[in-house]
Amino acid sequence: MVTPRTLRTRARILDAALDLFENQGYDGTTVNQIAEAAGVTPMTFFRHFPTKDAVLVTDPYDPLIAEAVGAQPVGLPPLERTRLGLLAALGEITPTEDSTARRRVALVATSPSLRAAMSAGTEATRDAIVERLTADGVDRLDAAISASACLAATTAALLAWGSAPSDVTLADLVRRALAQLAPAGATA
Amino acid sequence: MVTPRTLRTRARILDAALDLFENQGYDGTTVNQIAEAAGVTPMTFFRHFPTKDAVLVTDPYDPLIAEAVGAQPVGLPPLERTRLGLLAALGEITPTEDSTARRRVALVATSPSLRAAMSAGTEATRDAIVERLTADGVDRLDAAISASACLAATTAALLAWGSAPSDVTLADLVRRALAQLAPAGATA
DNA sequence: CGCCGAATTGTTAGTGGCTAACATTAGGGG
DNA sequence: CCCCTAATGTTAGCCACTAACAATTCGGCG
Repeated sequence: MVTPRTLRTRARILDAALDLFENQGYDGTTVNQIAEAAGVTPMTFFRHFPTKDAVLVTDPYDPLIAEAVGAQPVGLPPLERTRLGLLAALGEITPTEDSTARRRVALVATSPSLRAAMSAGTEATRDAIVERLTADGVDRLDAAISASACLAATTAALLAWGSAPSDVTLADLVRRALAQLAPAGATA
Repeated sequence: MVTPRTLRTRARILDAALDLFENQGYDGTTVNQIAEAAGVTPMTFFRHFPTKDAVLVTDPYDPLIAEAVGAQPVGLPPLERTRLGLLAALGEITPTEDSTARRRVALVATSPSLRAAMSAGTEATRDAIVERLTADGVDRLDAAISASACLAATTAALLAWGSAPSDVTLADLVRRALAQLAPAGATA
């Protein structure tokens, strides 16, 4: 049941949080401050966001990515399958970019605790990929290695994007990152 | 000044912590419980370990690794330099393995919060590598991508080692992990 | 062997993230 | 426009972690 009221409150909290984070830093901002700025109780904050970092860190793309990886030719080595899968998924994700995406990424890059939260989120994506690969008979460790390496490269690109000139697109950086993992430095 | 007393207390806390973590899980154990089991005040715990997770997560190898990466031929692409550097460093690190290493790794693998702490530690290693590579003129983003990917693969191997049969060595797994990042699936 | 002083530990009080249980309010569908 | 339910508030509390100051212990020195 998604009532309009819920959406309004959530948006108020989110706005207040982004403002405060940008003005006084993530670690320098308390949940109480966010709640007060949003005209709300701290308790209400946690009803809308399970943790403080959830305001900035979300990734709902796991199934999409796992599917894209699975769609690559089964004969390829797992690293290559994962790499091509991520590149394919990129096309479907980037358009969805909402306007605050860059602000959020830039903020995540500033705080170790936030990057830790993001890396926790990435684990879920990695696990989704690993499940998909092992389903095709790939060894579990090999799958974990491939997925971890590709996602780490992608994450590096993502963080760089946060502070890149505004004409640089995320897709460009991710392509560049994954190109480095291509076999024998292929230009693909 | 490393007095014997300090070492004893530290060892008592460490033993108590490992026992409790293994018996009731990391997240199911409070610092107070550890302190009590070690016959010490919670405050004293934090004087010996800056955080709860510091009992399990440490990596003093950053300079060694960065140096090993720098020692690889400058002409190679950054990914390959990093990869070979890590393999070289592996030889000097593994012997140091103390007996609790495997227990610790196995514990880290069990808790998301611990893996997050480890990933924060890995960032320091990554930064050390990036500094070393950029010093040789490598583009910063390229360096970050290479270091992130190689370290992620290594971490995957490390975590797998925690629950691997006892005749499997860490070095074996890491070599296998980094082999996947080798150009054109070379056997080296 | 005992004493002195520095290093280690304890005490107290507090902050911030986060949760549980229960009471209260408010908004929108009928 | 009223009522019912979803949303919010209230209170109390746990846990990781920190600061400032007081109390100890212990090891090296005479």
